[in-house]
Amino acid sequence: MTLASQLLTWYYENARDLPWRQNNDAYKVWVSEIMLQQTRVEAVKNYYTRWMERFPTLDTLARSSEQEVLTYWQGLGYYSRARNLLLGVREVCARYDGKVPDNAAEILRLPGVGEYTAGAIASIAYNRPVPAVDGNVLRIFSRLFCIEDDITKQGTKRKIHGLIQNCMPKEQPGNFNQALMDLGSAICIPGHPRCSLCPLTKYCEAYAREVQDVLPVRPPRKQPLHVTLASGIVKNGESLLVRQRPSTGLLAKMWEFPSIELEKNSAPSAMLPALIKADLAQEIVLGQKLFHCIHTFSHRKWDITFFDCRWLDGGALPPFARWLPISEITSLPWAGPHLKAAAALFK
DNA sequence: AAACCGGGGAT
DNA sequence: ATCCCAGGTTT
Repeated sequence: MTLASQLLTWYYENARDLPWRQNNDAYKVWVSEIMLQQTRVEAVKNYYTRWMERFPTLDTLARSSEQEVLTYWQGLGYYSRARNLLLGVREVCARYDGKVPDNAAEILRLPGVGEYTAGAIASIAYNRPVPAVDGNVLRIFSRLFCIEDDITKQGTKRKIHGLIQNCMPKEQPGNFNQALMDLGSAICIPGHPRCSLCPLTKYCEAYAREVQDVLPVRPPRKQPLHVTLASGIVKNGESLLVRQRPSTGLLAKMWEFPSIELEKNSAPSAMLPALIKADLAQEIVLGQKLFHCIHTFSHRKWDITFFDCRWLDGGALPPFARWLPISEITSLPWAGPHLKAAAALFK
């Protein structure tokens, strides 16, 4: 009995029933793999189903607008994933006649596709025997071979990639890779793995040495930078003043209420009207606080307060801003904290 | 190699 | 309060 056959036997009995496992269509595998990057299965399920109802084929997606695509990604995070996926399917239409290339090397060249995703698509959709090294796989193999190197280092990933090539079956490479995901999700979990349920304990060096709880090794994360912001809710009739964020950087191209980062100890009372006047050519008077929230990103923590603003007068808006009817709030892709405020204030 | 890029569920 | 998730791109 090999490690692979042991794992596959376990998988036949324990594979999760997931929406993107109904077939191995390359477009569907692609979408699911991009959505799943740094994102939990439970969070992806509903997004994936809604996505496939709206963009059922690669061609449908390729002909859709970036703004609509971002709206369907709203809330999933890492929005460059959606923009790159759109660029990717358009490239497949232009260069590959609308058919996803059937090998990892060509898939790897598509925007938003790295080593892991190329391996996942090639193995699951096209039965190519290539590894797909994600966080689950790094964790499982660091334990199987008792690897104490920092798993975030490139060299460690290369080492594990090589180990997988040695135990990867020629048949069912897609099931093998997906079995590792399910094992990592249900059994070989971070912290205290459920070794009593694991089909691979007889191959596991960490289990033999009883060090599974301290593997894998990775450096501690840096704490997010704290930023204070003020934002203005400007209402003109039944419309709200909104603007689109720049095309690069945090929450690129997402929409928000006009806002500014505050210097330490500065009052928003003067800053916010001045900003709205300078950037958006609107005259407002600052009112009371309407909503406050703290929103933590991976590398930044926003402390943002939304102020009621009385609209007095104004000229034409710049192209990146508009008056948005309250009834159309959900038709735009929003910066997360601003959607929280909109939902609380205009429900 | 290190920094950037979101959001939330589990512990 | 901390961890970390079916990672990729940019600097």
